[in-house]
Amino acid sequence: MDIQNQRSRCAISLLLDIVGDKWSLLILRDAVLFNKRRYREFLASPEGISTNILAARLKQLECHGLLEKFSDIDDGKAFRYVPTERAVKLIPVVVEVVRWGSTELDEIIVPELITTLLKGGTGRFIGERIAALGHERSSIV
Amino acid sequence: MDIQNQRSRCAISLLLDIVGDKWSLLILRDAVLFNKRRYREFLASPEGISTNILAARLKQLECHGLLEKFSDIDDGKAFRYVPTERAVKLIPVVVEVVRWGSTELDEIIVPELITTLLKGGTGRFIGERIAALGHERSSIV
DNA sequence: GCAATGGCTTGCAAAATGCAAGTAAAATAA
DNA sequence: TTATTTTACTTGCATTTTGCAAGCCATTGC
Repeated sequence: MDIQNQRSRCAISLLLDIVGDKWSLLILRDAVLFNKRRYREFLASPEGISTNILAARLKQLECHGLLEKFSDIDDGKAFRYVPTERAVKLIPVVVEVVRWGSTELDEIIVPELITTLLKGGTGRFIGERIAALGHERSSIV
Repeated sequence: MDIQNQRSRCAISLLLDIVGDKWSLLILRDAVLFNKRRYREFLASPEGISTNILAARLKQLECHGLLEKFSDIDDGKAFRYVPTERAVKLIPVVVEVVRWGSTELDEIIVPELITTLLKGGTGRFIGERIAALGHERSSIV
């Protein structure tokens, strides 16, 4: 995002300039919380994103430094979309969204992982995820 | 949002079904943090929303129980859009967005109010805002 | 070599967005 | 008491984004 395309210097506005659509944050949820890495995996989420939109969003998230694209060592025709540290640091935002949803909306499904984070805080989990990313990247490159 | 229009029962997806566009969350920011109430005030935000989109979003947020519309006692031709308790409870989400933005993006503007919330937590502030809403509503109706 | 797999791209219709102009009702000024 | 201003919109239309279906291309397994 170059500065002249930003609507303002407000953090909310800037995050919305990056992930302010119906799909980007769901892709990041899948990558950051549920360790999805492959195109097929993102496509398989229950919300049902279509192929062209997924491709566009992956490119955009890569472009904004929230995902990195690697060739998969184990499968030469596949790729891995790995969240960056910057993406992992969005976990508190996601957790607060779920906290809000779990009290304000009906019949929300809250995965056990998030229940744990709601109770115990996100600090340790984020640290572990960032460390794991380091290993993941070095084994790929 | 009726259940058949929901993409999934995930809280993130549901919040995005409600505020997953470039404008809704900015309107809520203005209402909940900066106490904006009037159409003109929302229109005046630095991001520059256009009149038809603002009208549509206000209607949608009212419809989802995040804003309530009242006639202004002091000015019969004007209205007041007042955030609901449910909207005020989104403050932790907004605060975590700003926390992320302030470390991950360059040259973010963080209002002093939010700096205070980042340091001291949101609990007390939310309580005060909800109490204030009670007074605001009873003085209107 | 040939089908299967994985990751896309393309075409096109439908919906959302953005800009400018216009409208309507209430308050204020002449 | 008519005219003007203020406030909150609505309308029309061009542009952009989204969504669905189909097709394409490189790699792998046989």
